[in-house]
Amino acid sequence: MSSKKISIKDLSNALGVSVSTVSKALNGYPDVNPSTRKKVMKLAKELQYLPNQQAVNFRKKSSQIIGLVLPQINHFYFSKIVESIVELASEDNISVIVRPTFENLEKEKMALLELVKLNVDGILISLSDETRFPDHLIEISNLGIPIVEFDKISKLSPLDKVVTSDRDAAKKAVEHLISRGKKTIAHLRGSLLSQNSIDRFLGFKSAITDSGLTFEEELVIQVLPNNINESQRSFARLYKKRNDIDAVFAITDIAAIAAIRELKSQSIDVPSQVSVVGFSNWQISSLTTPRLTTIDQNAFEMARASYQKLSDNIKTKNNYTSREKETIFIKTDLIIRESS
Amino acid sequence: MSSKKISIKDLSNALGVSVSTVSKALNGYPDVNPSTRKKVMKLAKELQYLPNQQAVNFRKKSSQIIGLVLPQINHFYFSKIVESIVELASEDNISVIVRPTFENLEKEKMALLELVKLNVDGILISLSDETRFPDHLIEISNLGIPIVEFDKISKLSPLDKVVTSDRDAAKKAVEHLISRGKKTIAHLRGSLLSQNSIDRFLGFKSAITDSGLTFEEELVIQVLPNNINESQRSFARLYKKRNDIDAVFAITDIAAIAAIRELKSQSIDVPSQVSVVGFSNWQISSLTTPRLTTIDQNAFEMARASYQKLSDNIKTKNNYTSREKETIFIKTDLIIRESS
DNA sequence: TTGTATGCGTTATCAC
DNA sequence: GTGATAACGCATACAA
Repeated sequence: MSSKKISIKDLSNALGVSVSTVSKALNGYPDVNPSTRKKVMKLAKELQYLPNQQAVNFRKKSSQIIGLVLPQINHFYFSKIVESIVELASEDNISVIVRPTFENLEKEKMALLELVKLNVDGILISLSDETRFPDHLIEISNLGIPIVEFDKISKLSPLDKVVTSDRDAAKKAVEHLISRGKKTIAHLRGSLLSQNSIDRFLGFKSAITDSGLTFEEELVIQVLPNNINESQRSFARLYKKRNDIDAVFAITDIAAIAAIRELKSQSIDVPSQVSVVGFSNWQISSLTTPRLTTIDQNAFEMARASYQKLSDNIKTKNNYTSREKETIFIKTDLIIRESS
Repeated sequence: MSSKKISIKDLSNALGVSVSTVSKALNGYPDVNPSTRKKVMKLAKELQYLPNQQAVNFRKKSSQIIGLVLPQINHFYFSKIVESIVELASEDNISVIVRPTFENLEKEKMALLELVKLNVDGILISLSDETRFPDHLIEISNLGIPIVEFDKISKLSPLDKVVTSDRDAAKKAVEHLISRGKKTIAHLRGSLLSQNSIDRFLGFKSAITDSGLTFEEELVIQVLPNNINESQRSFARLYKKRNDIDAVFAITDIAAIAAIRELKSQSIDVPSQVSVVGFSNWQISSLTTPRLTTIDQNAFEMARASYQKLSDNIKTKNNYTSREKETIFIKTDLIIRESS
């Protein structure tokens, strides 16, 4: 028993009123006779009329859709971002189309192109690792499509941005280690090109120097932030050279867990002998033994601010291109657990 | 310098050919003069013409969009499903609109309604815990919109389904424990109403009885599968009563980790004294100490099969309502690590 | 080979 | 208070 979809026209025919009157009645226009309106509403309900949103959007030259482009979805932080943005948008009756780039620039460009073709009302993007120059973003902005960068941004684009205050966060984490009496603090950092990695390193460095400790180049090593085995090996090498290390500040929770694993294997106690602090507050960090001290990046707030900014841009679209762009910083929280 | 979006009409005007010719040229129709086509393509490229997909879809009565409704996004398994489906769909130039329900029936209904209004070509859904009766799904199916249930399904609906072979998986896990010489195996199960929980319990039970061990009601307790503290407390109570337990099969990795944590706190060695097997193969399970033996649910394969089924249904939409519906089972893998 | 006309479902304008 | 008509951008049946 497949009921067919019914349109305004069907209502109009059935009631003997014009299409335009039905439309007006449905949309609460004032210039329609109360009794007519009642009739229309009644039949619409009976026949389970659902407006064809596709047609509405087309007519109104809006899509009520925003695009969300990011490196990954199967990722504790990003999946929280996706979930939050989708939920916030749904409150405004906006749909979200998500496109992962898998850190690939070509995929990023493709995704943006698809979104533009779909006439999305706006775009939220977190850049891939491969993205050095933001030309493709600027093009889109020039098309008059509001776009906001978040989390992984480019310093080279004149666009609105929302970022984690990585530098402050890292500084806070390291100051915490120092307050625990630690003096020889190692840092497991990420790529030399990643802005997050750079900022966390800078925060580390300034915490060290600001507190009167001496910054030692040797105590900073580069790891693959999401590869536990590689991180463990790298840390093992460092610790072999410098077993006077009494604390570790790692760029991610995974890298921190890698360090803990290595220390455990050498029967070094965490935190009494070596303290470890991670970054991100992934779910894992509360499930390890010892539970990990880390920085919470406040994914929801990142999502909220980004969506809010985009939403504002969409609402004031007329003068979007000319408006001053801003960068918003999201505050982090130091979550002190057992590893420090 | 905000370039405006250009349409077929603009090309038509600029070239002095009709709109339909331009359209035909662009879409590779054979009945258009090669030189005309060349002209059109050239200008389209120069002016960076992008077809308005919204208009195309409207005209073609298709949306090239599918809906994906599921309990959560910020979840290791589901986020992998989302990522996989989005990626598979993008290869077919299909966009995906994701809607989390947060295990809430009302949200689930709302999400479906929005998707229907948007004229999505099809819907993939994993039900909320609150969903007992699938009437709202059947309604949609009756509207002629292809819909496929996956992972969390209802046995009461006459629709296509893709599910994890939970029962087999659980049996496999428990047989593994038995093969390790374990004889007093506890099971931490979930809700009595959840189909996953029921099937995993049944698999547990049949492994026990099939191998000649005696099934003891007392060794099966209910936990909140994603609450580590509650799970730990519940297991602690059980273990106090029955410290002859030599193995645990838990409904989730979290519950398994809870058990391990409790055992560790009592200085019971895992796995020599008590073996533990989880379920899901979340990222955490390879990061704990000891690393967790668990069942991998093969999220990608679940996504692939679900998308494939939906895609087939969309392509053969004409006789969708009448076609025989099927249930597809996704095979799992036992990942043996250090905890067993 | 090209162009004209029509319509997809809806909203908005402007007569009546 | 109501309805005829045009338009959104595109694809297509049909006429030229």
